Amino acid sequence: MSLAFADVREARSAELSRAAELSLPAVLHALSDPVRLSIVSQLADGAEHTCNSLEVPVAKSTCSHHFRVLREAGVVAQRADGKCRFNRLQVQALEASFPGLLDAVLRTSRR
Amino acid sequence: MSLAFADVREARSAELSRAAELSLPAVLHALSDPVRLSIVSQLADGAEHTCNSLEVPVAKSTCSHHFRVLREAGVVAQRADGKCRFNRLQVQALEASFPGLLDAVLRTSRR
DNA sequence: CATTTAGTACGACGAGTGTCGAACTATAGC
DNA sequence: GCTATAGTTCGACACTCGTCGTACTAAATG
Repeated sequence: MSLAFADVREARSAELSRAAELSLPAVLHALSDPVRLSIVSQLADGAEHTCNSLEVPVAKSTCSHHFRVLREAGVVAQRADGKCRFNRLQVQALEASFPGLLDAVLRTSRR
Repeated sequence: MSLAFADVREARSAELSRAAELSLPAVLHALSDPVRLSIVSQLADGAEHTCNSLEVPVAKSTCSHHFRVLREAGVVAQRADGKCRFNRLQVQALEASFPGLLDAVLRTSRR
């Protein structure tokens, strides 16, 4: 049955619609993992990336897990297109809730 | 015997001396807990505070644990004076390693 | 329709975390 | 010296986290 995936999609758009209520601890926790920090750093070019197009030294399912954490914290948004899911940084939402935070994190993690 | 406390003191000054090697994931993790975020926020007036003088809704041992995490991440420094231990934010060290980060976190957690 | 590809869900595992109370150390004051 | 106070340490507990392999869904391709 296909209910599972439909539910997931709905949850995803729900994540987007309540993007205003970002939690600082949740965002900081999402950024506190080296793998996720690397993902965010690679996403910082502003372009959309698929999970597969990023360099992440973990298994596919682990990568999916990290993207979920980033999504649920509001750090990243996902757009489904055909077979692929394109991820992008939620730059403006983050800047609106925590001005300067993303810049500070990216500036130092990019070194 | 009193070796335990001597070791602890040495570890503390060791923490201070290698304050240069701050890890961004470690700092973000230290800041990702609500209790620790509150502690940092209360420490943001620049003054020194004892563990007891802060408003923290946890047991004494838990508070001590949180201060340890903050210390080991280099967010906070501790100075022993008589019976008390005075804690202060490591503002300049943090600013040197991760410019803008502390400001961004404090600006939003203070609301 | 069969196969491949991108990604998620699930279950399991070990490691880490936040919390507490109790025991402890060290200083201060009686 | 006894007692109170500030803080740490040490289990213990439930819970979360990062990781993986496997099974799965859905779309694309043969």
